[in-house]
Amino acid sequence: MLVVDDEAGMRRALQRGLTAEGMEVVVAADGPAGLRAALSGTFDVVLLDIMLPGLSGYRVLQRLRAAGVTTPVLMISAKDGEYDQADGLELGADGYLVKPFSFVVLVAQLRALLRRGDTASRLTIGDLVVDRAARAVTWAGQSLELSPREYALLTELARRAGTVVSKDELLGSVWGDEQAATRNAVEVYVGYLRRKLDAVGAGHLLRTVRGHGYLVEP
Amino acid sequence: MLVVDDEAGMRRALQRGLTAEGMEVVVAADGPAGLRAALSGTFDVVLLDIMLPGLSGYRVLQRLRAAGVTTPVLMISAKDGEYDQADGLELGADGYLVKPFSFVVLVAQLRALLRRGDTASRLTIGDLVVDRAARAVTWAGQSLELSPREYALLTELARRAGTVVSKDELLGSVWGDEQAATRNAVEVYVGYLRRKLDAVGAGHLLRTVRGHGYLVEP
DNA sequence: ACCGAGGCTGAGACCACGCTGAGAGCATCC
DNA sequence: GGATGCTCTCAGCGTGGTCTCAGCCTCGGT
Repeated sequence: MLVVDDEAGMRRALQRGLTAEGMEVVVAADGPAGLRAALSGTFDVVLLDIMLPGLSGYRVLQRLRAAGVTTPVLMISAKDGEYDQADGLELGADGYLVKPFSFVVLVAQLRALLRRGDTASRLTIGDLVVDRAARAVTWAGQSLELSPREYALLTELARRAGTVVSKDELLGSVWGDEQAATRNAVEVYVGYLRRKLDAVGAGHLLRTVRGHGYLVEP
Repeated sequence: MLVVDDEAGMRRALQRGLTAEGMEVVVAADGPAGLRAALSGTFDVVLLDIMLPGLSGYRVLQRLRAAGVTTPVLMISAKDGEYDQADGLELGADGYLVKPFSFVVLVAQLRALLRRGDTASRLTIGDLVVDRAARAVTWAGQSLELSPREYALLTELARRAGTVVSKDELLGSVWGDEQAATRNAVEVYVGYLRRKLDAVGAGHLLRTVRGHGYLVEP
């Protein structure tokens, strides 16, 4: 796991305590360093302080999600009231704690996040919410009825929001290795998706980048 | 056990007293924190105040049960009359105490709950109530006669309400590891369940998510 | 303005998925 | 020994999903 906190004492305490619980702990002392480490996507869970020099915890979380990193994130606020729960969850946090917190509660929450893994996580890009547990997609509250292929395609594009994904990459990640389908199939399904997105006023979400592929704006 | 109370003095007193009784105590100071801790499902019993900042004790209990967590819960009300016993029990509480209460009575109730364990737990999703102790299922008060397989299937789906469960997962968790049955058996039993649910007006409860599995709406 | 490549879309073939009725196999009860 | 209830398989059917094809549209370069 990754611990991002600017107080040296807290970092040391967490590192020692969590290591004793059998976890492998990496620490970062400010926002930019935390973001860089988290972007690698190699952590199972991130513990993120909100008050950070350089880049606030909110910003770190926001950029992390925009980059398509779905690692569970547990936020820590320095004092009661500072944390806006709605904001945090909107940005894709998976939980929060208020200092001072019980170490046992912290460990219990971390274990819960680790157990749940990636499967229960939600993906949020602006008004688009993909609930992977319920396999449900909503835009600004309105739900979308998607076929399995449409769902997989949208999820893959949303997961990599902000980056252009080529048709061949999509064939690989959505259609699988057998490569039974042609590139035109991707075009057809993007068409289906756009029709359904248009119906709820989200027509602009899925952009074509001519010659390169498709893009979901973050 | 988990203690959820917003008064720091009460938390300290309970923690000290119950630890002296040989229990392992974790505390939480508000509704959301209590809910998250309780959702981990690792506690044997939860002591839950009703007046809580962020999320009332009723709400915490409600969400806990909706998530399929069956940990016994003992409610605490700040003064007489505030607690609506019917409401609390309806939501799945296992007992309640009125402040100020005798510490000895508290310990006696906790021990009773701990002794009884998980067997008396109930599962509530909307109008659906699964009483695991009585092995009885009701919809809005009407009882359903289910065969053992039907009961196990519905219980598993209700326990994971809000998440799509695949046929293969159901074969594993309901039919067991021997995997003697085919996926079609799941379809057949979902059909049986739907027929019985339809008869009491709950036909919409069990949804098919084509290509993925089945889902009980939370 | 023209042209070609890339992208989009309507039509339709195909087939996998899910649902259902029938019935076999088995245990239990009278 | 028959009746009953439960479990599960099988085969058939309808529907919705997937994907290809062909033709049209759009964009960007010259």
